[in-house]
Order: sequence, then structure tokens, then C-alpha cells
Amino acid sequence: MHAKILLVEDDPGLGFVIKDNLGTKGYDVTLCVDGEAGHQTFLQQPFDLCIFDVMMPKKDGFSLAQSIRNKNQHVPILFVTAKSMLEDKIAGFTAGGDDYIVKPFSMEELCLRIEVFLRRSSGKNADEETFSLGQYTFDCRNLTLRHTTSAKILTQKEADVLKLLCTNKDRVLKREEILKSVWGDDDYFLGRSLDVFISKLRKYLKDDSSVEIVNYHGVGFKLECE
Amino acid sequence: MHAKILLVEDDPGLGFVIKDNLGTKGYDVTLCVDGEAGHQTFLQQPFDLCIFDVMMPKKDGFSLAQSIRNKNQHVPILFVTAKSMLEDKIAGFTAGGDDYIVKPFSMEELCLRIEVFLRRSSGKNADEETFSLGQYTFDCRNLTLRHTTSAKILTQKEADVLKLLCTNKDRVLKREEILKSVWGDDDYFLGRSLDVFISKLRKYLKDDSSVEIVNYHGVGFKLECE
DNA sequence: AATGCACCTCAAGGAATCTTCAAAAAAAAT
DNA sequence: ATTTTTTTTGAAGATTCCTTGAGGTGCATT
Repeated sequence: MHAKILLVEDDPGLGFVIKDNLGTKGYDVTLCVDGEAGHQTFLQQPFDLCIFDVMMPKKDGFSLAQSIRNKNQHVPILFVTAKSMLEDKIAGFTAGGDDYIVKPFSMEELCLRIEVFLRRSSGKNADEETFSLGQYTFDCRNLTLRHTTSAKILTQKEADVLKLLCTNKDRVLKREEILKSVWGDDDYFLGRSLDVFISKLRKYLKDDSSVEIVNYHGVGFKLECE
Repeated sequence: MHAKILLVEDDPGLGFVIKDNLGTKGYDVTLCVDGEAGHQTFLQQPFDLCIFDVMMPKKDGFSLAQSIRNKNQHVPILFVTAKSMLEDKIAGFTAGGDDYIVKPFSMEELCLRIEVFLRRSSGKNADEETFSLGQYTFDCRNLTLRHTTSAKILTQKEADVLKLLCTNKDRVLKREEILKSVWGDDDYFLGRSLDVFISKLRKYLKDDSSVEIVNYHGVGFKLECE
């Protein structure tokens, strides 16, 4: 249950202090030293919360946030700003439920903000949009499929298909039902596409043999979890 | 036999009136005053039908419905909307067999909808979707024939034939009837196919001798279960 | 009892469907 | 405009299923 936090901070001293401190509070912190690195890291693994310094070389905190919002609309982002920064500029970027904290700040202050954020998002997420599939957990808001050890970020379509299968666990879904629901249409070639997606999902789910997408010849597919 | 209804309505006056009224008609109504409470209640006990006001504080009726669909794909949900609500938005949410009723409505209107729903869902689940054949249970939507111990997955055609036999249990079905219904056509060679299917079904059903597909020479077949 | 037709079961052939990989096309991000 | 990511398309091989044929049994009329 350790929340995963992505910390992007160009000042090595400050970065280390924060990472260390949050580490002792039980958070799992990944530190990146610039926006570029932060972006790459975010694309490779899922996080529950982001903390971005605004002033950074290569890619500042705001543009990093923007890039990230292309992939994920929900992760809470906490900006770290200098006191000199204009209020209204910050306000623009924190409109979507994000927040900011002004340097210098105390560790207590930071932890407080983090807790507020995590409580808010976990409450929303817990029952609404996550499914458990054997050893896997699928969070369809964040397009994240977690296994005991690792985590895979899915594309939107992959997630759509998997979600449909999840909400109809143990029921046979006809090919047309899936196509209509995910693609909004049903023709022969889309059927081939669906096959490819099923194939991909199976690959992602192969680490737990008790989870299976079973084909019903000439009919469709069923997700089984025994 | 009292159907259990979950009513989620934030207006205490209206909520009470509905609950009371339905109560006198023999329904067992649980009233919640917001979406959150409704969600919690739903997770704790089973209901036969849900009635959700769409406009509610904390969690609106649609998002509540979505949460519930993650846990239960089948409970019928009836939305209560204001007249001003856009038709197509409602349509999107009522696609899966759910329905809505526009405020203000009369109690008669509401009861009518409820009865339709309950009849449909009890009918669908019991009569159309699954059949019991001696020690066997046949789930024709999922093409599954279960015995006490094991389960056999049928092909679509096998299931079609068995379903036809089930819906006409203890009645002799003429060969042409079966061929027309399952194959859409009736010629000599398909008749031979039918024989093969009957043969297969008998094999699948051989673990309970009280279930039998009997041939009527020159006429057709009858499923007997005694 | 004999004959002809209907039924039963098995098993092989062939058609349709599924699976997966890889490359092309399209869409999105920078 | 260029690069990267995602989706679609194509194709080969594997799998599944329906049909069909063969060999045998059962029924009914003669």
C-alpha cells in the first residue's frame, strides 16, 4: 500500500532531502533531476502522485505536467514554486484539482498536502474504477495493470477492451458486443483488430495462469478468473 | 416474494413519499439520501431493483450506476430525471436495458415501470437464460452445461439445439422445426447433421439417466426429464 | 422373416475461425 | 515537420467445428 511518488527536482540537495524524508514516512519515491527524465520515467511506470519543481532546466514543471496530462488525466500533481512566482500563473496550472506549495516549506507541510491528495484520489478510485483479476489489479482510470511486482501502462483501447471484459467477468461477450461498445461499429476488419488486442491482453496477463481470456469459437470471448 | 428495492433520492420529502407508497404495494424499499450512502448500502445487501435520482449531491445517479455495474451487471436501474435533462445523455446511460422516468411522475406510472422491470429480469434469468435438466444446469448464454462436478462448454450450434429442446421440454419437436429454427433451412443432408448433434448432446447428458432425448421415429425428438 | 427406410455413432475432410507476428498506416506528441 | 506511439492490416500456421460418408442397429410394413 506504499503510494508511489514521482519527484522531479533539479536541485540535487533538496531532491535528496525530500526523497529521503518521504521514504521514512513509507512512501516509495522515485527522483528525477530534470523534466525530460521525469517524463520518460512517468511513461514507464505508474505513479499515485507527482511532485514537480516548476523551475527546471530542459523542461519546466508546467510543461511536464502538460505532457503528462496527455496520458493521464487523473494523477494528482503538486507543484513546488519559488515565492516570486505570480499567483495567477500558478492558478492557471492548478485549476484541474492540482495544488502547489511555495519554497521554502517544511516537511510537515509537504506531508500534509500529500496525504490530502492521496486520500482524495484513493477514495474515488477504490471501488469505482479498479478491478482485481487474480494477482492483477486493473485501474482503468489510470490505464494501469499492476502485478505483484511490476506494472504495465495500457493504451486507451487496450484498457477499454479489458474494462469491458472485467465488467462482464464470467460472461461470454459476443464479438459484435465488444466491437459496438469499444469501436462503435462492427465490421469484418475491426474483428481482426480485436483479435490483436485480445492477443496483447493475454500477453499482459500471462503471469497469473488463473486469469484467462477464453475464446468461444464463432461467438466471442470470456474473461475467467476462477 | 417481496422485491427488494434500493431507492436513492436526496429530496427527503419525495423520497419518503415514494418509499411509503411502494411499501404499501408490498415492496421492500431501502431509502438512501445520497449517492455515497446508496453505494455503501448496495455493497452490503442484494437488491432486485434500483431507483436513482440523477441529480444528487456527493455522487450523482449516473456515476452511482457506474460503480454498481462494476459489481453487478444485471440489477435493473431506473433513473429519475428532471424534464430539462437532455434525451441523448439519458439514452447513453440507459442503453444496457435500464430505463428512466421524468419528474414529475405519478405513482401509477412508477409502479408500472417497476413491474415491467421485475417481470423482465425474473423472466430472463430464470426461463430464458438457464435451464435445469435433472442434475444438469444449462446456461445457454454462456454455452455451458454443468453437472454436479464438471462443466462442459458447448459450441453455438450444440447450444442452439439444446436450447430449443429445453424450451420445448416434454414436447415432440419435428425434425423440420429444429432444422428451420437452428439451421434456417431444411434439407436432407442437414437432417444427417442434426442426428450427429443429437448424438453429441446425448453423450454430454449421459451422466444423469433421468434426462433423455427420445427419438420419435419418422417425426423428431423430445427432451424428457421426468 | 425380409425388406427398406430411419436412426445412431464414429471418424476424417475441409471450411471457417482464431492466434500471433510483423509491417504499414494513422494518429498523436514534440 | 519529424519523431514516436498506437492502431490497423496482412499473412501463415494452428485450431476448432460442421458436415459428410461409412458401417451398424432399430423400426415398421409386407
